[in-house]
Amino acid sequence: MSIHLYNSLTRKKEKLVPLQEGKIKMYVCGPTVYNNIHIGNARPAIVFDMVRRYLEYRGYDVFFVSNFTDVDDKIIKAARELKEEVPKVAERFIHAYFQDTEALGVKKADLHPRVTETMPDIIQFIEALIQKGYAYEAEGDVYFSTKSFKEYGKLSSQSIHELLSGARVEIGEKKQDPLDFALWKQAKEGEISWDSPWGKGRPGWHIECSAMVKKYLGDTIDIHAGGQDLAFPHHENEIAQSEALNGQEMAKYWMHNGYIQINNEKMSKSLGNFVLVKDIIKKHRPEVVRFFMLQAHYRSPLNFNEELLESAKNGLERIQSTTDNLKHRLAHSADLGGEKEEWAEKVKEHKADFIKEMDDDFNSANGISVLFDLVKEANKYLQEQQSSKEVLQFFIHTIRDIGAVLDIPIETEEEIMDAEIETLIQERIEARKNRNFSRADEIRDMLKEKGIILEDTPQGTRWKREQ
RNA sequence: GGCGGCAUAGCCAAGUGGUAAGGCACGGGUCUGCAAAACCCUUAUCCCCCGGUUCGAAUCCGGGUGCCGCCUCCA
Repeated sequence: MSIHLYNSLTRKKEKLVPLQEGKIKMYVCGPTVYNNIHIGNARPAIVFDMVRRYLEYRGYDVFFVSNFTDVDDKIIKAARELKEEVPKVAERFIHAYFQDTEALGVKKADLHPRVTETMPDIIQFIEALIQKGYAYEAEGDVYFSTKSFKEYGKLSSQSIHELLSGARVEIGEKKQDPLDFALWKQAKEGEISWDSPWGKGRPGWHIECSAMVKKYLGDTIDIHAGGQDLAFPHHENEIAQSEALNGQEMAKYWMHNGYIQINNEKMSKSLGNFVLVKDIIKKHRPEVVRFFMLQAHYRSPLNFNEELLESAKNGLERIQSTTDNLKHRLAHSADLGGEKEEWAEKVKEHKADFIKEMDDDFNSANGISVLFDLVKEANKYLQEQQSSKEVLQFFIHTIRDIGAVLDIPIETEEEIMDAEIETLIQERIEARKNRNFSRADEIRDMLKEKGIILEDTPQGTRWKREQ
């Protein structure tokens, strides 16, 4: 059994064969830090975090790098509007990025290099490209000559000819060719800048990733990932730069996540349908957002709205309440034995199914449906009169295991109940014993208003907090 | 104009040749003092439309229709 993944470069599912046995070098294009991230930015963060966790789960030693673009036109513009220095703006939104993604269960990368900290490498990279004849200086700017790289367009299957005839390509004044793109941009008056052989300026957008990949991961890496929209021109340009310089393939596998849409439209400022992560997680638990995203395959377009989040929440609660029920049963009933082998076998099968689904291009949607199937089996087991601690534990362990791979919390937090609530619950137990059901119901309603839900089970009354 | 994606039940969403997963919502039943949770049953004769290939297609091919995106440093 091995992992297969869809490679955007070949447009086929391919078997994952790492460059180095047991190791995966992975790079994900990170954000330009000029504002708070929106729900669309959250998708690559979440899905590639899932990919990373799954690879680790399958025993790979994953080295994961994701950059921050901390200087560029948009940040300069934002800084001007905020009347702040560029580094301060970048710093603030890097902090915000970590806050938002951490809430969404995204693990930090092994390295988060920044453009401003990679300047010497970027400059070296550009110099080398010029030396090799793939780039040229033009009045303080440096451009990559696309026609010098014969495979230009291979990722996005664009032909240079067609691109040239495209109506939207504009001819920059200093460019030799309309398809050439900037490696280095001369600083305008008063702009933040760095010294270079071509005068003061800053890097173009694409060069940073090429330089960082080379510096931290090497000339060829296993997986290069990012949003679908980055395929062209960003990734195409990265390939051109890196492969022109290194003379070898930049990445074996390219992965691109699908778009989040709002009512089947792209999010955009002009449509006013921007949903910021920090706003949505005020209203909905962040793990619900993560669970929602993982319920779709990462390459599919995914529609987003609050009702959909609400139904994801109900689904997640189903998993959580089953796990809580298993734990309650384990804690409050004796080991009664009963049939073991048959149930243990079912649990094992589900675990194997989960791996099978995830091995197939990280199909977390199917992975989660296997989890739901497992939950159903667990619930059936809980209906049995006799239960064995061993089997209960096996269920809990396996559900936790799968939950951990996807990083979705599959149990609610253990909470200390306060004295007042405890007294009320005790009083209700007494009332029920005495068949004083009106008092019992009264107490249940009272607690419900405080967000405490009571459930009477054969193993006693249990409570949980409303989510 | 070029490139690409999507179209499956009320909603969301898997499935890429063997006869429609899963979730949410809805209805009926069981359990319960009543609930809650859970379980069982029911819910797409059919996968945008029209042709074709095949013993057999949601799945492959051809042609349409609709929606979305990239070709603007937008994930």
